[in-house]
Amino acid sequence: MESFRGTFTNKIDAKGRVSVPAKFRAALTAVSQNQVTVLPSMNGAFLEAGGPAFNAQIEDILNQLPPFSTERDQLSLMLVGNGIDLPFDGDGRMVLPKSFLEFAQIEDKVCFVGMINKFQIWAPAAYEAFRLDAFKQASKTSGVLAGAFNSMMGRGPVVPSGGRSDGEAT
Amino acid sequence: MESFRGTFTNKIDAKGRVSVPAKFRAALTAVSQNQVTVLPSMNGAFLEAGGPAFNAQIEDILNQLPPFSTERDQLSLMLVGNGIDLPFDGDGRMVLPKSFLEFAQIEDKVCFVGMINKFQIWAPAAYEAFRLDAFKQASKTSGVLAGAFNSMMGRGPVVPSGGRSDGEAT
DNA sequence: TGACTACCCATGAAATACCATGATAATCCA
DNA sequence: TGGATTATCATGGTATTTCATGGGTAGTCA
Repeated sequence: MESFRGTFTNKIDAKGRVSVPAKFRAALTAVSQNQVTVLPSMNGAFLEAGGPAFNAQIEDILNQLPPFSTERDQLSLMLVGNGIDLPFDGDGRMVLPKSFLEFAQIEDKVCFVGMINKFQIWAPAAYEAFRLDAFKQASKTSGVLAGAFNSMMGRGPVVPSGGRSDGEAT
Repeated sequence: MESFRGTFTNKIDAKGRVSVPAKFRAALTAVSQNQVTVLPSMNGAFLEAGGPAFNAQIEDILNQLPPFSTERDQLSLMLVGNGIDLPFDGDGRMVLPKSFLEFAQIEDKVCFVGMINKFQIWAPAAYEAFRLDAFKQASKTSGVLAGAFNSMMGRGPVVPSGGRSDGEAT
């Protein structure tokens, strides 16, 4: 099963192309064609993406509902109708639809966040806010983790100034 | 097995022809002749469509009911008797019967909505209304489902800040 | 005959495949 | 270990193909 790990920020060029991080790409091509399934999240202004394993999960969920029921159709719309299979070219770039960019408020850069079986696609600013919020929540929950979070959070910006994408905080 | 994903809005020309979205067409031709099964929905003013896998699902449903029962005959009428196999031409266009267009209140444009094993055909305005409703309802439905959904999508607010007005294919 | 159908071709725009480059990271060898 | 070499990768630009749409024309069935 494909496994996505790490955070990568890449640039969108004039034609709307973005490089899928090489590690994610490798995980995808190992199990399927050169394509990735992307859909707007139901939990916020970001995108969810993944390969066959992710799609299988979606199908499993939908199969819990009766065929031809309105309930199933509505959830199908959210998880499938609103999604899209995006192929990436020989250089590993895909083009996100404009509607997706607007949905996630993405402008010139996108943040790929690995989550094992899937990955999320964020506007860098929104992701940074999400990270900070996660930090606050985690601090409340567990003061023990604060030190670890501090050392991680203080290790530099998520968005690189230029050049190639930065890998997971090293 | 054919897999339909995404939303595409195409135009009906003066002769009543509509292009079946290329991706859907590819999924269909991969497993069958150049044709698609279409039938009026039992849940609203739209059409259901699909290929062999879709037909097989209909048969399965009917086979769960006793042969020669009134129940089965009625459902057969709805799912099979009202349906039609539509061929598409070399350019991938089909002609929807007038009765279907009236049923779905389709005028000059149609919306194709992929749902894995089938796809739906809507009048764009009606689809937009259905989509808004799905935003509101889908989270409730997904909440009722077993942990599978939450473990995949996480939990949190459902209403996204962004939105889409049309399909990603323009 | 008249509407409808099945092919045929044309076209502009959009999507996609192909090629080039610079910069960084990894590797190799002394 | 350190410097040089190679490979990887994101990114920019160009060429080619796909695709939706419009129109024409000959066959077909009532």
